[in-house]
This record gives sequence, C-alpha cells and structure tokens, in this order.
Amino acid sequence: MYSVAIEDYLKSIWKLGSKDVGTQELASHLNIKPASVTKMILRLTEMGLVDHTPYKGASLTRRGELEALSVVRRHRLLETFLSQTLGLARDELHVEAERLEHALSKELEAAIAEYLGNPTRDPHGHPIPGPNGELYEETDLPLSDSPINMTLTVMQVPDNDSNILSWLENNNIYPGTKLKIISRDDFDGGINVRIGLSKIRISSSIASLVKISFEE
Amino acid sequence: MYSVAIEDYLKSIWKLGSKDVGTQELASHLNIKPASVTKMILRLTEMGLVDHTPYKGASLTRRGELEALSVVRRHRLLETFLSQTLGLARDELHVEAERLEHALSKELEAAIAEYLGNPTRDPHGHPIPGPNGELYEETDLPLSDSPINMTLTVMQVPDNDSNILSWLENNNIYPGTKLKIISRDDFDGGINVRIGLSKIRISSSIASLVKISFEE
DNA sequence: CAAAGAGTTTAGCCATGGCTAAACTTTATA
DNA sequence: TATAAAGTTTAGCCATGGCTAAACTCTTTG
Repeated sequence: MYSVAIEDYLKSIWKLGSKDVGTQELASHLNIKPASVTKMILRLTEMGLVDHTPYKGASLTRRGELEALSVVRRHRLLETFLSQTLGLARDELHVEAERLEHALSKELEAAIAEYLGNPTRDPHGHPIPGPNGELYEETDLPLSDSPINMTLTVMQVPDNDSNILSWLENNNIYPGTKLKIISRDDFDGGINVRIGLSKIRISSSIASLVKISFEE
Repeated sequence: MYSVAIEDYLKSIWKLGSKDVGTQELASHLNIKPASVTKMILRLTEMGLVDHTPYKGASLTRRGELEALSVVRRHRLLETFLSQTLGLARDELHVEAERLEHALSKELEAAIAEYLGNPTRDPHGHPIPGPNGELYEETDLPLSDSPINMTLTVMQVPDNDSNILSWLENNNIYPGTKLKIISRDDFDGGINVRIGLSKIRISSSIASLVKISFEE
C-alpha cells in the first residue's frame, strides 16, 4: 500500500495528462514547492511508478497509471456513495472524498461498488475506472467548442471547485441538463445559452470545463 | 487537526483506562516499541494532551480526553454507518473504521450522525460519545460476573477481535440476544449458557468481554 | 538490604516528505 | 549568438514518528 503522498502525486500526474508533466505544473497542482516535487519524482522513478527525463518532465509507467486509476476509482466511488446515501451536495463531495480515498480498502471499495450497482459515472459525470483500471472511451466534448443551435446534454461538470460548482448548480447546469447555445461572443469566447425558459451567459473559462454530448 | 499517530495514541490511552497507563502496556496495544512511546508521550505532554509522571505512566488531560472521545465517536459512527448502509458483517467493521476514522471531517461526522438518527450504540453495543464528548453512564456488566438462572440481555460484544466475534455470531450471541447462565465451572470460571433451545459453554476469558443487562 | 529483574527513558540512528537557497539547464529574446 | 529569464535540480535543513542499544530507576526477592 502506497502512502497518501505517493497516491496524491500519481493522481495529479494522471490528471495533468499523458504528456510529460513539468515540475512546476505538478508543484502548483499539489500545493508544494518544485524542489520537493523533484525529490519525490526521483523516488517514484526508483519505484518504477514514473518515467523521468531530467529537465523534461515525468510521466506514469503502466504500473503508475494503474495505481493512479485505482485512486481515481476510489475517489469517484466515494463521491457517488456519499451523494446517494447522505445526500451531500455536489460541491461538498470532492473535499470529503479527497481524504477518504486513501483509507479505503479493496474490500470496502468492492462493497461500495456493488451497493451502487457498479456505476460508470460519478455525480459530476466523470467516468469511474473499473476495478482493473478499465476506462471507457471519452466522447464528451467541451461546451466551449460545441455547435450553435443544437440541443446538447450536459455530461460532466468540474469536481474540484465548489464555487464554480454551486454557480452551475444555481443555474441548473449539472449532468443531464439539456441546453442550447444561442450565440457566441467572438471577442472573448463567452457563450449565450438557453436552458429551459431562461437564458444565461457562460464565460469561456467555465464553458471549457463543462462537457456535453449530442445524444438524447 | 491531529495526526493519525496522535489520534491513535490518545484513543489507546483512553481505552486502557483512567489510571496511569504504562509505557509497555501502551506500546503493546499500539504495536510499537516502548522507547518510541516514551518519545511520543513527551510530545503529547508538551502539547497539553497528556499528563506524564516519569517512570509512573501517562493519563489524558481533559483536552486529550475530549480528543480521544472524538476519535471514538467517529469510529463508532462509522461502524454503525457501514453496517446499516453496506451491511458489512460485525467482524469486518472494526478494521475499516480504524482507517476511516482519521479521515472524517466534522461535517461528514455530523451528516452521518444525522442520517443514522443520532444513535447511542454501535453494532457491537458500545456507547457512541456525543459530539461534545458526552458519554452516558455505563451500567452493563460482564457476563462472567453475572448471576445464574436469570434472563440476561447481551448488550455489548468486543469489536476488535474478528475471531471471537465470528465465534459469538455463530453461536447467536450479539447485542439483543437473551440468554441464561445455567452453571459456572468453578475450576476455570467458564460458564454454561442456554440460548433459546441450545446450550453452550463460554470460556471465562470470552465471557468477561461480553456485557449484559437485566433489563427487558 | 543489596542485587537482580522489570520497566522506562535517553541517545542516536533512519525514512518520509516537506522547506529554502543556490546551482544548473533550457529556452527565449535582444 | 550571447545572455537573460524561466524552469529544474541539488544541497542541506527540519519535523514526524518509527527503530535499537544502552543507561537509568523502581520493585522485588534472596
């Protein structure tokens, strides 16, 4: 079993993409100083969880990736569980899962998954990796890049910013919401959207965090 | 927020009673060497959580006691929650709660307590301290010291030994079970008990871990 | 009541995972 | 293309919380 710190590093590298991740980028994501990151990356490399090219960046090995997926699975199962059982609001889930994920045994993970009926999405719409790291193909697209005048279904909202989340919630934007882009403001990429009867404006930075699909 | 290690020390001292706890006793309870315990006890004393008399032992200050009760509350709420929601067996609960208890926020603790209807006993029958450390008077008595030929109600079983727990469970002994002591073996304190239609023998060491009441 | 034994503490070591300051690479720019 | 800026690494420090070996204190017992 890996330490909390190690699990957090792997999860962060995973979230920051499949490319080589820079020391600084990782450091700011983890709220840690770059020098500390370098040191830990060396240890993770030693452990075979990460590949590191000095001055270039780090990426997960297959083993590291599987471990990261396991952490992500626990996190998203916990969010789903806390939402279902306790009815926590979408913007409270992340923080709680963030700590509990490190204390979840394989057995409890399995019991929760079964209780929930092996869900494939968490309450933010994020895909939940399978018990062996299986992750289905993502086809959801950023709202910011979506075509105008089509009915879109919100599939994913961000999980880690409770301000954004409660703003979205207050505007009835969450997985399942149907909406239509009416127009796009060329100067800054903001979009004007119709949801049911109301019209709202969504800034481009937020629109890029919301993912949609065209499916019914 | 205190570290996992500190929370474990406080909980252990609390469990080992209100008297001064010796270094060795604490060490074996925590699976740690005595020298390490001494060092930590000094730190806890520094922090005002423990009173320590060199070569005598340590006991909790009021602040330390409140913190210990908070950990115990989280542990027992979690056991109750995992039992209710996921239906985990009584002998699986302890191990899981043992790790989760350190990752539970005040908010989640409150949400769980409310969901459960503010229970006062966990699935092993142990009293759950209130949110401010309130603990009601214990009146349950060890089965080993109980009178013969009276109908007794099992109130508490141990939580930390899954072997004993599953043995008890297999013999239908858990909180709520009615039983009657038929006779006591003088040579070793073992007792013979009737539960429903069956008769079984319970060794004195196990009988001392089961607590009963005379109430209906 | 002195010495052995049991229990406790001290001293000093180690791994983990942070930090700052300084050195070193790489990249971008004048 | 030399140099400044930006990013990365190294060196060395610290706290936490373990460990062993040795010293110390208390209690027990011959």
